Amino acid sequence: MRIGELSRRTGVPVPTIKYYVREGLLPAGQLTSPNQAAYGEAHERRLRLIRALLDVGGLKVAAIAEVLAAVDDPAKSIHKVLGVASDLLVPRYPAAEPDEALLAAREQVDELVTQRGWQDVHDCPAKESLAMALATLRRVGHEDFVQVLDVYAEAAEEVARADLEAVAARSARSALDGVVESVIVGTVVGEAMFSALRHLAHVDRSSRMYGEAASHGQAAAGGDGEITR
Amino acid sequence: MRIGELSRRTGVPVPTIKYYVREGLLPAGQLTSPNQAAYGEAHERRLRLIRALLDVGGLKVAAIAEVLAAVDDPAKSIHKVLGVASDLLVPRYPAAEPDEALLAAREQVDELVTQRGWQDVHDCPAKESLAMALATLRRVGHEDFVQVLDVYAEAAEEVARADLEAVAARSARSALDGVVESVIVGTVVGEAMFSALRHLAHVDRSSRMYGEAASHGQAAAGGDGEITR
DNA sequence: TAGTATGGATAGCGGCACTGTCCACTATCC
DNA sequence: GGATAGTGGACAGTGCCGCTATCCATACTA
Repeated sequence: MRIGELSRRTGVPVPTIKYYVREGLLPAGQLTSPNQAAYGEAHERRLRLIRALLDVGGLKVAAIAEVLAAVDDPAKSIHKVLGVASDLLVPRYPAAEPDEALLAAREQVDELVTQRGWQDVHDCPAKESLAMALATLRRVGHEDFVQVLDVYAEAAEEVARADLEAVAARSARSALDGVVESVIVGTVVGEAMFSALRHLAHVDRSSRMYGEAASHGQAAAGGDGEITR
Repeated sequence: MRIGELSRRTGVPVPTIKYYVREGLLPAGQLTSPNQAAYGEAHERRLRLIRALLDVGGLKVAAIAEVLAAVDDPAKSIHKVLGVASDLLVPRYPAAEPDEALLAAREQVDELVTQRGWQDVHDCPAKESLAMALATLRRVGHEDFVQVLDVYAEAAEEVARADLEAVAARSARSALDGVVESVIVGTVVGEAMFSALRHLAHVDRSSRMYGEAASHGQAAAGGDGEITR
């Protein structure tokens, strides 16, 4: 297959494919002559994965390059890949000097971690990310929202269990290669899935709580009664 | 308070504040003379909220403007605001023409919705977002990952219940204004919190499953043994 | 009264994900 | 075998976005 067909099959424009190759996301095709190269199914697959990470996961091109390097690294454990995926997926804050809210939040996080008995989590960027979120609650004057933390943690544990079970199920019948990929896909797409489900559950629940007849329209069009519509 | 102090208190540079005012995120200060204006505590609060939505929520400036317009709209129900928040938070895909994977995914979503008995959810963009995620799984050859859907949905329901309870708790002792804000904050910051918690739970669980001694380093540095290190 | 801060307006910047153009060549169709 | 379309590779340009810099006339501040 040449680049044009690869483009047609995946819907990714040819110049974009070239760009991905330049950026190291996609290996170059097999050169058959100075200006002719052949692409295989692996390229197609990889290209779809790239688009998934880009569109659904919202990862940056540079981050995707790192993730894919980890996928292609022949010597890595699931545990390690999960760490890499976490590290690259978790938002990275530019590390200003910590204010009071952040300091308190960090303690809160450590407390939660020990209370939950979470292992091997000590230098995990997700901890800082969580602290950031908690600190933000404090800064905007909604610290009372932390009352949800336990429910969230419990739900997160169950989600994580399901995630790793899915990975294990795949590893039972697939090469390690596909397994590592499934960790990435599960982490990234799983997040999008959960986010959407949470929104749906919000709408459902608020519909039940605040009025059967309510509907939620499509933007801030503003200005009718309190609950009804 | 003048703009300089507002800047000092919030850590937001003066030109950036001016920019937010221009973009309609922040109301202008009370003019006391042609080139002198006074800002109050409300401005400070609002500014922190803007930074939260921007940094933690990753919202675009334009989307924040819409959200804040909804917050300031005196006639809106919690249910409505939640809808607006959902609509603006859920990733919006540029609507290419649906392929087979997306069509199948949409059906899957509808099935889930009826099975769960979710109400008032019919034209919710989160549905499309979920369908997108499921379609992506299919396209990258990981459709088996949908086995987690039920666990996810269950977890999402519990999270949503906790979210709305927190909002209700606040509404019991605060003006409606703060309540609407709490819906926004809860939706946005809650997502970041859950994401971080899921990552932590992943690391914990995979540590338990794949080796006590494992640790997960800080990036794709590549290349040691399978589980140990 | 000198120096700094302010509101308002407009132009510019840096990052990022592409996209367009050009070239010498190759594949393909008639 | 000649016209047409496609190709790999290089590099410049584009469009969006969240700021940031500069300027000006005016107003507080030491």
